[in-house]
Amino acid sequence: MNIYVGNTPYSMTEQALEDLFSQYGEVSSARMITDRDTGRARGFAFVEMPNQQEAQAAIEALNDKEVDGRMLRVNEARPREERPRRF
DNA sequence: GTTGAGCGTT
Repeated sequence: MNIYVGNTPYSMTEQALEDLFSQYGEVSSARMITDRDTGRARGFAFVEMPNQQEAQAAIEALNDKEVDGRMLRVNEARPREERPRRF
């Protein structure tokens, strides 16, 4: 299952993310999203968990979790959207 | 600071 993690503190790393989620189940990948052009953090991330019930448990456990003063937004991710090409 | 990319084409 794909999981979206929004409102992540800029201080959060992929490793921290994976570590967090793996407490609730198997994590197949964890990715912090950075701006493709600037390389800066965008303030959100995605985590993939192969086991759906573990994923649900992680979502419930980590949604609205306060990290570094910010309340994480955790829910099932939407599929990636096609974006307009750059000129 | 809230939904990822590629693209030297998908």
